[in-house]
Amino acid sequence: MDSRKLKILQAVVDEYIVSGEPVGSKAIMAHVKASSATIRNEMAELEKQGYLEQPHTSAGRIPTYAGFRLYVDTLMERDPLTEEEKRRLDSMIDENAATEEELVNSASLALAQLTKCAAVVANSAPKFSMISKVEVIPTGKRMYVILMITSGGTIRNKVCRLEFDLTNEQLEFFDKYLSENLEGVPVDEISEETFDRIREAMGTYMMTLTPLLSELFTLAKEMTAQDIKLRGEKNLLTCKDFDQTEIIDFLDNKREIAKFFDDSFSGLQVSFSPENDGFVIHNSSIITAPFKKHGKTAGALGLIGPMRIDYAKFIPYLEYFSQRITDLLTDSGSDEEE
Amino acid sequence: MDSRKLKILQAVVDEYIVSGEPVGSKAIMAHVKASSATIRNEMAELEKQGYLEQPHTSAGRIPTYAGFRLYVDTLMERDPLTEEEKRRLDSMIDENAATEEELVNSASLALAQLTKCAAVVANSAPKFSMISKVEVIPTGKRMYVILMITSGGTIRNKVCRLEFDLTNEQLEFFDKYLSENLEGVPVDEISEETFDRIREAMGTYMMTLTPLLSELFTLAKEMTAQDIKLRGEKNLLTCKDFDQTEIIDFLDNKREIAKFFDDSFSGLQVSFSPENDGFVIHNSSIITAPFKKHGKTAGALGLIGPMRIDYAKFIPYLEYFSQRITDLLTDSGSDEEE
DNA sequence: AATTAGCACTCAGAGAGTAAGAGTGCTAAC
DNA sequence: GTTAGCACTCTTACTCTCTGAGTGCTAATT
Repeated sequence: MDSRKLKILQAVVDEYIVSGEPVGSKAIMAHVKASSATIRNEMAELEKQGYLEQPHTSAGRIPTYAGFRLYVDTLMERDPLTEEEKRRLDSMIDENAATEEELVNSASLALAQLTKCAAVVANSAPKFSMISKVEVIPTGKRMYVILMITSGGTIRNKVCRLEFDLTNEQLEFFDKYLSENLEGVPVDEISEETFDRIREAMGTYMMTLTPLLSELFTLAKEMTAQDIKLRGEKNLLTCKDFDQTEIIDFLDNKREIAKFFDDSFSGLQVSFSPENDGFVIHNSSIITAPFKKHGKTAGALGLIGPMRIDYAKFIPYLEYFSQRITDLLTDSGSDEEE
Repeated sequence: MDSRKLKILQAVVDEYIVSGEPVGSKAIMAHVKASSATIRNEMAELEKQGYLEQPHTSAGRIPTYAGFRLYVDTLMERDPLTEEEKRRLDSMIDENAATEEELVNSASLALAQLTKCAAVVANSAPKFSMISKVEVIPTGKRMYVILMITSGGTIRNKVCRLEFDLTNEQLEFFDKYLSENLEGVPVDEISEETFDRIREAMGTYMMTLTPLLSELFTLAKEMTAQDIKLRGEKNLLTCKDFDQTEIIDFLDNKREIAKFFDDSFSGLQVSFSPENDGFVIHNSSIITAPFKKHGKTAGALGLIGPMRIDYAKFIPYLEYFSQRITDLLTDSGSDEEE
C-alpha cells in the first residue's frame, strides 16, 4: 500500500471525524501535497479497495468501517495527555471512594461528561472474587435478609419470606454453617453441587431451611452475573450520527451488551458495530479498557459513541482512567484479603 | 354551561384522544345530534371560553388543558374493569413478592406495558417507617459495612473505610449501643440532635467511631430521601406527542419529579404539565394514585403520558393496582411490626 | 329565536419544477 | 506520473401550484 494513499486515508478520516460530512478532494489538499485530481484518483482506488465509500456520486468520501479499522490500528496519532490534563482527569474521579464500585462509577461519569459519549462499566469482579461473608438476619415475622459480601467489596442482599419462623437455634446453626462452608469460596464456583452438598450435610434442619438456601444460591448467581452500567445515555440519544429508534431499542435492553464485554478484559480494544453481530447500533464504535486489582482483571471501562469519535483524544483518556483505577485499587490497603 | 356544549366538548376530547388529530365539526356529528353548522357555532364559543383551540384557521379543534381538566373532572365516563380484566391485571403483578419494593415494581412494570406510558413509583415509606435494625459488619482491613433495615422492609448499606481498625470490643459496644438507641426510632426523626446526643453518650469511644457514626447518619438521610423509580422510559421517547429533546432532558434528571409527588399521597390525582411549574414536559399529563399499608400512606403509583391519554381506561387500572397493593401489603402478615 | 344549508375563504401539506453548489470522473496537456 | 479543465451527476433548498379539510358568515328554514 502506497504511503501517499495511506496519508490520504488518514486525512479523510481525520477530516470526517471533525466534520461528520463526506470529505472531498479539495479538503484533503490541506493535508497532502498533491492536486485535487491526483487525490481524486487515489480516493477512487481507496474506494475500490474498500476503505472509502460515497453516499452518492456527487458527494465526497466517507471512511468505511474497514477504513476506520486501518486508521485506528496503524494510522492514527494519539494525543498524549499533558500534565495539566492528567490533573484535570484526576480531579474528576473520586479517589477517596470507599468501594471499587464508587470509584469506577465516578470514572465512568467523568468519561461520559468529557467525551459526550455513553460510558460503560463492566464489572467482572465477582468472577475473580470470593465470598467473604454470608449472614442471615431476621427482620420481621417470617422475614429474613440474606447478606452476602465478596472479597471485592460487593454487597448484595435478598429478602425472603418463609412459611415458618426459625428458632434462634436454627438460625445460629445456619449462620455458622454457612460461614464455615462458604466463606473463602470463589463466588463463581458455587453451583448445584455445592447446593446439594450443603443440603445433605445440614440433615435435620434441611426441611425448614431449604427455601432460604435456595434464595441464597439465587443471590450468588446474581452476583456472578455480569453487571453492566451505562452513563450518559443522553449523549447517545442526542448524537445525530445514530438512528434514534435504534438507540431507544438499545437502551431498552442494555443487558445485551453484557456478553460483548466478555472479551474486553484482555487489553484496550476498539471495535465497530459491524464486527460484533450482537451489537445493534449502526455506525457506532466501542472502546474498552480493562482495569485490574492486585494484578487480577477486575473489570473494564468502556465508551460507546459514533464511529467518528475522537480516537486520538479519547483512547488516552480511557487508558489513563483504567490505569489510575488499577493503581488506586491496588494501592489502597483496603481489601486485598485473597 | 349548556348541556349540548358539554356533550360537544366531551366528543371532541374523546375523538382527539383516539386520533390525536384536530377534530372537525363533521366528526362530532356522529356523537351529537345537530348539524355541522350548529356544532361549529358551539365550538367557536367553546374556543372563546378557553376549552378548545385551533392550531390554525382551517383545522379542527384541539382541547386546551382547561378542556382536559373539565373532561377529566366531570365529563369523562370511566370504563369499569371487567372481572376478566381484573384477573389479567392480577396476573401481571408479583403477588408473592417478599418485599414491598418488589411488589410495587412489578405493578409499575405492568402499568408501563399496559398503557404504553411511563410508570412511576414514589416510595414515601421511609417517612412513616422506623429503623428495625442497624448493624456494623467488618468486611476487610479497616472496611466496615453499615446495614440498616426499616420496618417497611427497606434495606440499605454503606461501605466505610476507616483510618484505624476497630477492636472487637469497640465494635460490640457500638453495635449494642446502636441497637439500643436507634431501633424503633422513626427514620425521619433522625437528625443532628440524635447525632450529637449519641456522640456525647459514647464518651471515650467517640474519637474512633465518629466517622462511622457520621456515615450512618448520611445513610439514614439517604433512606428518607424520596425514591422515585421510572419504568417504560421508552414509551415517552417514542410518543410522538412529545418533544423528544424535552423528554431526553427530563430523563436526564428524573429526580426533579420527586418534589412533585409530595402532594400525590392524598388521593387519585390527574394533573397537566402547565399546572405544575416544576414539571417540564409540554403536552403531558400525570396520573397518580397512592397506596397504603395498614392504613398508613406508603407511596404512590403514577403514570406519565401525553395529555391525550386514555383516561377512561387507565385511571381504573391505576386505581385497581393501588388498591390491590394496599390489600396485599396489609394482608400479608409479614412486617406489621409498628 | 334557534337551526341548518350553502358558499367563499384560509391554510397546511404534498408534489413538481428549478437553480445553486459541491464534488466527481474523464480527457488532454504538462 | 501528475495536473488543469470541463462536462456531468446528484443533493438540497426554494418556489409555485394544487388539493382537501375545515372554517365563518349569510341567508333560508323550522
